Amino acid sequence: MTVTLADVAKRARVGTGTVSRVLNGARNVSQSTRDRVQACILEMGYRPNLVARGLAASRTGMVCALIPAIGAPQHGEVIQGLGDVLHEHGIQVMIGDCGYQPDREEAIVADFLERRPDAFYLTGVVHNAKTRHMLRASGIPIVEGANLTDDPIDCVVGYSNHDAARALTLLMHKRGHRAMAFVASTSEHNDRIGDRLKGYYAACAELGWDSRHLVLENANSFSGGAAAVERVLRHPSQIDLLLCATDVLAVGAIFECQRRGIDVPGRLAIAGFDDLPLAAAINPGLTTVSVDRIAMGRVAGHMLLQRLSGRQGAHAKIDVGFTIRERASTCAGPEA
Amino acid sequence: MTVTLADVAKRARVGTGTVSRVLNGARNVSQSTRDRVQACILEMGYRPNLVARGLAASRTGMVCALIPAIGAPQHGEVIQGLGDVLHEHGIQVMIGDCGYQPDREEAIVADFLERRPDAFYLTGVVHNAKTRHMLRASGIPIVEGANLTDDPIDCVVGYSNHDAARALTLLMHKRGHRAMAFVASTSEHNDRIGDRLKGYYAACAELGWDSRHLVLENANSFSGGAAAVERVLRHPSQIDLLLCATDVLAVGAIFECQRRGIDVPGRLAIAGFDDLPLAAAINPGLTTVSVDRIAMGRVAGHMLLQRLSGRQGAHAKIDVGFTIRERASTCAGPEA
DNA sequence: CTGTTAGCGCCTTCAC
DNA sequence: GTGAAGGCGCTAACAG
Repeated sequence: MTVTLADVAKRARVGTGTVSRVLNGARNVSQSTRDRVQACILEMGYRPNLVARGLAASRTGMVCALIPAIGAPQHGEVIQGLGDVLHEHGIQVMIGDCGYQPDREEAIVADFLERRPDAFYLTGVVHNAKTRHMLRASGIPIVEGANLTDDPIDCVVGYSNHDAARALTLLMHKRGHRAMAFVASTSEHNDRIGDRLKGYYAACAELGWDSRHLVLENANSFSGGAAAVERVLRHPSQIDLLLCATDVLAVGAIFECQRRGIDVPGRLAIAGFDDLPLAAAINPGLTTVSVDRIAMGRVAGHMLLQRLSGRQGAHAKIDVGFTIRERASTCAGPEA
Repeated sequence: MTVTLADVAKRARVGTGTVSRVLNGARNVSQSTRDRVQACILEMGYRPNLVARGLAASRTGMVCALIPAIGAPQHGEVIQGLGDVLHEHGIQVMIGDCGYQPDREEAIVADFLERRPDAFYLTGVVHNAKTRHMLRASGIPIVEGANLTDDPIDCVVGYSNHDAARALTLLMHKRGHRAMAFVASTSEHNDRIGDRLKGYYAACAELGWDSRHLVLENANSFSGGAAAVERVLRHPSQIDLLLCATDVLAVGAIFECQRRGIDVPGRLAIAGFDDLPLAAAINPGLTTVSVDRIAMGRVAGHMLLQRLSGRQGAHAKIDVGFTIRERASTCAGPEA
C-alpha cells in the first residue's frame, strides 16, 4: 500500500542503505546514483516513515515543550521562537499544557518521555523532584525558560523576574509613588509570579519600608484585578500605586477604575507585567515590564541545537534581560 | 542502558508477548503472571518505548492539530477541549502553527504525516488542493473545526460563521441600528472571517440595503480597530454601528472612541465576534458572538475517537451553535 | 493462558 | 561508492 524505502531501492536498483544515504544527505554517494534514487523517490511519491527512522536511529526529531497554559499569548510567543529555530533543522515541537499544576507537569513529562523526544523545553525553573529526576535520567538536553536560576536541570534561558519587579518598584518610587500595594495572582506553583513578589519585597526593604507591605492575591483575570481595586480603596492608608503581577490583573484594575470614575494615575496609578499588546492599546497606556519572548524562544532553540550537536558546555544560563515600558498609567515623576 | 520489554520478560520468566499483553491490558493473562510481570515493571522502572510500539502496531497514539496562531486564546480553548478528551485515551496532541498561510499549512501537513499520526484536526474548512489530497490519501480520520461546510475532507464540527454574522446584523437592525459598517480583518485565507462578511452581506440583502455597504479592512489588531473608527468618522453618511469581525478589532475601536471622547453606543455602537474574556471586562461591555470552544474541541475529540474505533458513518457534521451576547456597547433597542 | 516467531521501516556497521 | 545483514523495541499472529 504505502511505498517504503525498500520499494524505492528496488526500483532504483540499489541497496536500501544507499537510499537511506541519499535521504540523509550522506556525501559518499555518486551523483549519478543519487539522481536516480531521487528520481524514483519523486516518481513513487515516497515519504519516509519517521516512526521507523526514530526507532532505528534513536533520534525522533521531536522536541517537547511544556507551557502552563496554551492560549496564553506570552507562552505562545516563546513556542513560536522555539519552533522557528527548530523547524529549520527538521525538528518538530510537541506542546504540553500543564495548567500550572506540578503533578500534571510530572504526568506529562512521564508520558512525553515515552515518545523519546530529542530534547525538552520547560516553562519556569521550579519543578518537583520526580520531574527533575526523570528529566535528568533521560539524558537528553533540557532547557528551562521564562525565568532564571542558578540550579537548572540542564540549562536555562530567561530573565530575572525578581530583578524586574525590584527595578519596577524602585523606578515607581523614583517617580514619586510612595504608598504601593502589590497584586499577586493566586499561583503557588508559578515561580515567575513568586519571584516578582520577592523582587517587590526586596525593593521595599531597600527603601526602608520594613513594615506591613500591602499584598493582595487574586485570580489572574480581569475580575481579579477589579477586585483588587475594591480592596485597595477600602484600605485605611491611601494607596497611590497598584503594582500588578500581570498585565491581565492591571488591565482589570484599570477597567474597574474607569467604572468607578477613579482617575488613573491621578488618584491611583497602575503598573503591570508582561507587556501584552493590550498594555499599549488601553487608556491610559499601561506601564509594564517587557521581554522579547520570541527572541527568548529562539535562544532556547539554539541552546537545544547546540546541546544536540554534542558540544556540551558553552552557555548553560542565558539572561535575555527586560525593559520597563513607562506609559501613562503611572506618574511621569516629580520633574514632569 | 534503558530497560526494555525483553528485559522485563526475562526477569519475570515469561515471553515478550505476555509482557506486551499485560502492558496493553489484554484479558487473557492469568492474575498471577500479570501480578508478577507488573511487579517486575515497577521494580525495573520499565517505561515502554512508544516509538517502537508505533512502528509495530502502526498506531502512534498521536493526533496532529493545526491552528492558525498559537497564542490566540480562541484556538487554545479548542485544543484544550480536544486534548482533554484524547488524553483520557492515551492519545497525545501535537500542535502545528500555520500562521494563516495555506502553503505553510501544506508543508506542516506533509511533515506531520511522516510521523504517522492516528488522526488530524484542522482549523477552518478551506485548505488547498494538495493539502486535501494528502490528508485524504493518508486514510486517517480528519476533522475540520471552527466553521461548517457541506464538503468536509472527512468530518467537521463548528458553527456557521455566516449565520452568526447574519443573525447579529439582523438583531442590531432590530435594536434600531440603521447605518452599519463592517470591519473585516485582512486575511484572504481565513474562511471564518470571510464567512462572517458574507453573512453580513446576506443580512443587508434581506434588509433591502442593496446599495453601497461600507466595509473596511484592517489588520486584526487593536490598532486596526482604532484605524477603523477614524475612517468611519470621516465617512459622509453618519455610521451608527461598527460590526467588527473580531473582538480584538472591536476592543481597539472602543479604545479609540474613549480617546476621542466618542460615546459608545450613543454616538457609535460597536459589536464584535468571539466573546473573549476581554469582551465582558471592557467598558462598555462588548456585544459579541459567543461559542463554547472547549466543548467544540471535545466534540472534535469524540468524533476522532469514534472514527478511530472503526465505526464509520455516524455524524460527519456537527453544529455546536452560537449565542449572541448583548452588552452595553450596542443599543438595547427601541423599547428599552 | 503463554512462548515463539515474524516482521514494522529504517539506519548502520562491515565487507566488498 | 555500494550491497547485505543485523538490529532498534514492540506487537501480533500462531502454535501449543
